[in-house]
Amino acid sequence: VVAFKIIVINKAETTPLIIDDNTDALEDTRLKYRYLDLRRPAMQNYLIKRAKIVKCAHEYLDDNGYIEVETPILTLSTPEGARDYLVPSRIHHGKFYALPQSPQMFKQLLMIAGLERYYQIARCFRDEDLRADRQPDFTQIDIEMSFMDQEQVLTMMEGLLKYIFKKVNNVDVELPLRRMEYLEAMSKYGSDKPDTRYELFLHEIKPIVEKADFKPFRDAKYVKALIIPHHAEKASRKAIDDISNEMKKYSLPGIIAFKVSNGKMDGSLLKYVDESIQESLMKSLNLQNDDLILVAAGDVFSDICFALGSLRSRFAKELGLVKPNTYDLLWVVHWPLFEISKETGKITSSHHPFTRPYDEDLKYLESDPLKVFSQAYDIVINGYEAGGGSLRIYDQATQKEIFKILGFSDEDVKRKFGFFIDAFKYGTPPHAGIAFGLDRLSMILGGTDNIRDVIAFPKNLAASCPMSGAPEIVDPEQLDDLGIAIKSK
RNA sequence: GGACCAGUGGUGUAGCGAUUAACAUGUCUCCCUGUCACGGAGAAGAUCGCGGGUUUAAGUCCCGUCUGGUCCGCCA
Repeated sequence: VVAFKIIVINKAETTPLIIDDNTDALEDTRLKYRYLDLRRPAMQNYLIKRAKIVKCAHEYLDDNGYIEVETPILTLSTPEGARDYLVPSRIHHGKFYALPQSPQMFKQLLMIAGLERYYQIARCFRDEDLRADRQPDFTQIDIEMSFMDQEQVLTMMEGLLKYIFKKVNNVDVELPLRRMEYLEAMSKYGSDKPDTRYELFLHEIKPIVEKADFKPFRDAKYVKALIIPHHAEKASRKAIDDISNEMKKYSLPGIIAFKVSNGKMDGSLLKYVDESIQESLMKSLNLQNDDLILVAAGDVFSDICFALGSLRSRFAKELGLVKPNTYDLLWVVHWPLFEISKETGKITSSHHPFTRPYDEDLKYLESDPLKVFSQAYDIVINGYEAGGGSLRIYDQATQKEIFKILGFSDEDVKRKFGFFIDAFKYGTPPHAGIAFGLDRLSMILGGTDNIRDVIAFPKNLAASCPMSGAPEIVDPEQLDDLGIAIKSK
């Protein structure tokens, strides 16, 4: 190329960050100058992949007869679940819209309307604390369909995933995907979104150790062990103390650690454990020299599982057990319908109040609701919950009963869900649905563990936008219009 | 609401009790060059987030605070 003339189209100042794929600018700086950060090819690739995923969803769902429908952004506040973002109404003094946490009720109403197959690339909003994989303002590939049972839904949806993985990353996903029950995921992997790329399992050892004259073993309802192979030598006293300390997060007093050396168990607390018990532990856990055994004991099943589950993933990373460049997809199925809120002690839906219980469990609905399992399913990829859904309740009576169990008064139900319950009167087909987290799928396929990387203009952990400065105070006139006054804190 | 980690030139890091506060990159000037992450010579640029304390002496230790991140709670 021979240039005859050079014209400066626009002058550029020195950029506050280095525009290069290998930039190591702090995220804070990158977010402040996001428009410069997005000049980097690596960042553009995330957005390109994201767009491809959306395109695939359109293609696959269109081809299978799904109709894209938009549902309102200004909608009704829902009493359960995440905190709503509220939008004051100027016309209706003192009243508020809410931004949707999900188009849940609308998509079910579309089933009643007879659309049979719906989808939407849906913006959702939840006013809860943020995480590396959680933004307050996010996108779901939201799907609902009529006249399908769980197996048909899963088959249809894993077809979509296969299509996306092939088109976006040229990865062949083998179908059908594995189905794992919630209880297995929890007790074996210590997570309801197990990372199945590596083996390293939790073991229930309560039956083996309950005879030991050691209070945690004797009295705790659950005693679980995680074996870290060939790690006893490397685990210093300080490292164990650190782990123990971390267990407080899961409301456990600490961790009990044993080692194996010279073919025998070793550890200061073993004086409380008979040799015969030690031997049967050695045998049933198939312990080898230099193994590190971490034991958690307690009465709350989920605490014990999550505690050891966090150690499981931590050691897997540390020891390089995670297979690189693999995508492990599975369905987690058979979830409990309810759970007890730790904070309030009240019963809440584990999924949402529209989830259909298994027919054979309906008999426990009143007497022992925690025994009721639901026809819900999560898609888990490499330890991420990439989506979830359920078969829905489609008869008015069951839906009303669920609301009752959740503690909504008749008046609450009428005001918050009246329109929804009413609709059930007019003939509701059996229906089911799912929502895939577009942001999470983009992370997984893009190969990043930070959700902000795949969102053009994300919020930081404090839920503000370092670039625009949102949220901000507004003019007093705007507040006046809305009849709102700000109370000082 | 809680725990932990970090905050040093424009950018990213090192320094962890007494150094002219180091390095890389960027910026500016000059030299060289058929470019493609050239190369060479030189220059400017940080009082180490903020406040207080300990000490003869503090980026370096302690306390508080702010900001950012990771996690727990929370996320139907």
